[in-house]
Amino acid sequence: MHDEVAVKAWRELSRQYAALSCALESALQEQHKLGMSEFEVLDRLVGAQDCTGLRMQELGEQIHLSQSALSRTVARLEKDGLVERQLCTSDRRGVFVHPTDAGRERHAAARPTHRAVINTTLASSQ
Amino acid sequence: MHDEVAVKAWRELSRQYAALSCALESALQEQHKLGMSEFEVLDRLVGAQDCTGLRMQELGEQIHLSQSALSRTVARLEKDGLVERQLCTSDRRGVFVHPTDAGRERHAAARPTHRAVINTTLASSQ
DNA sequence: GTACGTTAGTTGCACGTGCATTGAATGCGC
DNA sequence: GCGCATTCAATGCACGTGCAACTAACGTAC
Repeated sequence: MHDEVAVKAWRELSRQYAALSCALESALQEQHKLGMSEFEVLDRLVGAQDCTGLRMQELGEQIHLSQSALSRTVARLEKDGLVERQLCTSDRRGVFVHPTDAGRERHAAARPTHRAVINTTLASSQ
Repeated sequence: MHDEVAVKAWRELSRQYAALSCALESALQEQHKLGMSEFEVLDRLVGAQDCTGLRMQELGEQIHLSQSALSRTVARLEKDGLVERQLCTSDRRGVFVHPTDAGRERHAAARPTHRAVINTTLASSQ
């Protein structure tokens, strides 16, 4: 049936996501003391060329995380000195987040791990 | 670069998983008082024709959940009267889990929702 | 100006998950 | 028989997440 094809697709999606997210989580944590969500945030921040950083809202659009989870993830990164929060002057409700030098270094160190894990896990799991 | 193709694949995988798991979770919870993991367990149990049920270990192979998470998921299902645990007589370390009549009913009610959410979400997200 | 609805981000809380440990049962070597 | 490593499942604990409530700032209407 049509339904069963879709269910198989869902299970396959689920399997791949579990394998990859689990591998990423442990590799990043073990080798770079970074959680997967934290790396994702850093990755977007460094990827965005804009030196003023990104607003929380923009981050939220790119990363699939609830607003509260994102807020705490950024708080953890800030506590570790990897990002800084800056009040947005034009709209004082907004918060700009930008990586520190330490954050850029940590990201640069972690990125090869991230890429490698994705490549090998995706290759071996299909 | 090759890496960036893989990263895009990962982000796409991540996006689809988030959309679908989130939709499933809320639909199942709202309409049938079932978490996604709980439905998955029920689905496997009902799907397995063997009347004696499945061992925890077999469930663990099919569902991507840590052993402890699976143990607690089954505990929740048991508390709600949807499954029963039975000591395995041949290997008394093992535990057989099988659905109760109420479990079968709940599963039968929830399955159409599950299938529908998968179909519509997968269709609209690619 | 004031009042009201909306938007941005943070926080209290409950919950599900993973890791590590524990307890019990098994199988193997002797 | 007696140990000893292994396997299965349950539990203590810490942590990340989502939901709902909250605070602060903005925009609009009056």
